[in-house]
Amino acid sequence: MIGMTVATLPTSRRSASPRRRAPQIIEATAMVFAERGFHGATTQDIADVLGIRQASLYYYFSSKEAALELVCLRGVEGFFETGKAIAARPESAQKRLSLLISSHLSPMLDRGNFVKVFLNERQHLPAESRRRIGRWSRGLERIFEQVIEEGVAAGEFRAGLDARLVTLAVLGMCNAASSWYLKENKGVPAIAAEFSNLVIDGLAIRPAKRRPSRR
Amino acid sequence: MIGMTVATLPTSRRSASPRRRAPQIIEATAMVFAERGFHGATTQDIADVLGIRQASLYYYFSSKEAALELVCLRGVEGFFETGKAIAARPESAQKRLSLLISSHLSPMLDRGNFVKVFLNERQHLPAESRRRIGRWSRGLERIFEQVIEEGVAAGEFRAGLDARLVTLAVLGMCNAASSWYLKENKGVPAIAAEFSNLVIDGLAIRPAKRRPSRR
DNA sequence: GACTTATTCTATAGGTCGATAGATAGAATT
DNA sequence: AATTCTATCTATCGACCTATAGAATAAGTC
Repeated sequence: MIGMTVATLPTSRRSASPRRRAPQIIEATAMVFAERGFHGATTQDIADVLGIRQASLYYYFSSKEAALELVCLRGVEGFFETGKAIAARPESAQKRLSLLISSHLSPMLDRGNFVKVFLNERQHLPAESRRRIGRWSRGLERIFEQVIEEGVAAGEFRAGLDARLVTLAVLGMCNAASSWYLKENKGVPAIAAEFSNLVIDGLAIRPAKRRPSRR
Repeated sequence: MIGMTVATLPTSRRSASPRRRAPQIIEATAMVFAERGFHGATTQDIADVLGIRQASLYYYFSSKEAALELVCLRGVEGFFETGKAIAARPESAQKRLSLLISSHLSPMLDRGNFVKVFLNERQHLPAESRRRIGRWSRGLERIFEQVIEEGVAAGEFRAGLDARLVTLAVLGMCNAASSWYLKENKGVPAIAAEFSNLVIDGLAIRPAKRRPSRR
């Protein structure tokens, strides 16, 4: 039944697309949730940003929790797929980890509020969607972990390191950026470069440093 | 006036100390705030944990916000002082940074909920106490930053690194531990060791590694 | 045992917020 | 022009939550 309508899609019948302002509404929602937290924010706050009445929001989402789910979805989408693609590349573990860090940071630029809400407010999602979204999250962790383990196996990274802890360290480092990205005046590439250097090379000066880039 | 009572402390007059259960009440409050967030938690939730009535809590704090402030205070207290003491030691920047990381992680053990609430919920404090607590926070950041800069000046750390970004990276890494410390089964010393290694030495194997310890 | 202080209780006021129902204005379609 | 669809509005209900007031009980103290 529902599938049929996809084939018989009546896109032609009406040129005026329904819910044209949906992106704008969800953007404002993300902003307000990012600023005050899910429970700290009221639907009135969101409406105020948009200049409409509180009740009008319910034309765009069926409940406040549903709105949170929409925001969180846009906060995670892409991370897993991009990460998987990077991990599968035929390059060194060092290079791939750098790319993972960089790609993990880049959504800060245009989806900072969505990412922030996902990171801080996903705990307040209804049980079902929280588990669904949690799966993606854990999938991404596993990608980092695996690349690190491969780096150890390939002799690029220190043997004996705890890949799980390193993963949590790197992700914690990157995710924290969502909380200070707007205040600090650093570009994403600069952050990514500094973080990569820190993780790959550390702070200490190497006795005989081999420049890995510039092939 | 207030100072006088300290000298004339009437501890002897009454053996029953007032607010004996205060520590227990604040502990339960921290637990509930850590679990559900400040606005997501109700005073009823806290009372349920303690097995008392919701209104009885107001014998121990004057408002929900005041309770948050109490929890946050115990979540930050000590960090700044300990950090300052470590930074002033006459040891290498490497060693001091390792100690800073370690001491920053150790409160996770016995005050995990307080730290977590401070990190995640301090934004909901009333303006005045938020600023006061924010000062300590920024003070601690400056301590990390300074040790890193001293490390660069002393030739221990890479020249040209962005001390501010490295500080944010290290703190983000450490603070994230508050969100996974209970789930993961790692001891604080193991976490501190892995994080120190990561920051000081990085992941990459050194061509000619000098073992810094074991004098 | 009377008195005092500490702690918890009952009851409820007062306010806020999410959500629903139905009306309306305007745009697009026929 | 009549009709249908989109988007927003007005009005309001009921639930929940913080905080207060004052009574009641428990735990010493003299």
